[in-house]
Amino acid sequence: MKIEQELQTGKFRNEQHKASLNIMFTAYVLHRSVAAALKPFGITPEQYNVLRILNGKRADKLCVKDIAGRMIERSSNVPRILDRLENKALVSRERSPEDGRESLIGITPKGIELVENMTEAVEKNAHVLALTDSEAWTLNELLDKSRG
Amino acid sequence: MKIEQELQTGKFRNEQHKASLNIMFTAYVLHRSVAAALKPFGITPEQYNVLRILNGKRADKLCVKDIAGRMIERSSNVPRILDRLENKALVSRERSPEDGRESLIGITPKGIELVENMTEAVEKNAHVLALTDSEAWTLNELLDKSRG
DNA sequence: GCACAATAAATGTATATACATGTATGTAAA
DNA sequence: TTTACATACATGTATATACATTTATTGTGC
Repeated sequence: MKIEQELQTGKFRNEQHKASLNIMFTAYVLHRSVAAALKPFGITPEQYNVLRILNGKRADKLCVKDIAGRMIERSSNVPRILDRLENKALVSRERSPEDGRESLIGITPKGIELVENMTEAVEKNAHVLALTDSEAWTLNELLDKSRG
Repeated sequence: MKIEQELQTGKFRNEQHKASLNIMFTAYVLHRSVAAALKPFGITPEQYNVLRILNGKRADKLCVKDIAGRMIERSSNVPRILDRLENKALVSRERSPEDGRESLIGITPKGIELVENMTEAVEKNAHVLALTDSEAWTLNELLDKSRG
């Protein structure tokens, strides 16, 4: 469905403004889709992203700012997301011996197992962009360029 | 900057997956930019969207679900956003005489003035996609198609 | 007319973001 | 060495989203 129909309006200042709303709306749809795929696991997309980042760096433990730098939302919320994951025994947290200000975060075996199951569910159930490889490539180019 | 650099990773399942993360990251950047432009007014992007929708339909009052249907996030949060706008005397809310379940929402003169000032600030200060008209058009086509 | 389902909105709870602030630790300059 | 500043993280508050539930009203079938 076209963005005009989705937002029930045709009032866009220009093609760029329309594209801005289109990006935000499409992001919302994607987020909803991932959230739905993760719901049976009781994990939010943000918590899943943290687990995926930790799983991808299983060898070396990461500190909070390393995780934040790899997330879509560079929020100050990572400590609280880690609180919830720690409560579920999916991650471990310890003080860094080299720098006492840093926390070293690792994924637990339970976390690894869960993240693998969740990734399977997301790949199977979440919305995949209905684009050819070539279209997706063009989209990536345009988005990278759009951020200026 | 390319999305690989932004998220400090090259691990994408495919070009579509990469584009999904790219869309969500770009949406986040745009949202931040609008939020920053609105900050001096003490209004959030979501509150601004509601005001813009009401301002665009100044003639006929809208009910809550009309507003929700025009928003990017079709959340159940509209009543609470309206609470905040009503507290600031930017919108009015009354029971519909035709259907007692509905609220009729209108924008106040104070709201109209504010939304016009804010629109000016957003157009001046918020990030505009660094794309040509033709590129923005292609981006819109790809996004519309991507949602399937 | 009345019981029951559907609809519109509001509300409660958990989690997330934004921003300001607090606390501990590290680093560098006086 | 002591003071000042910076860094990393944690925390508090306001606002937002997701989802379930509640309340009020409307519409429908009997």
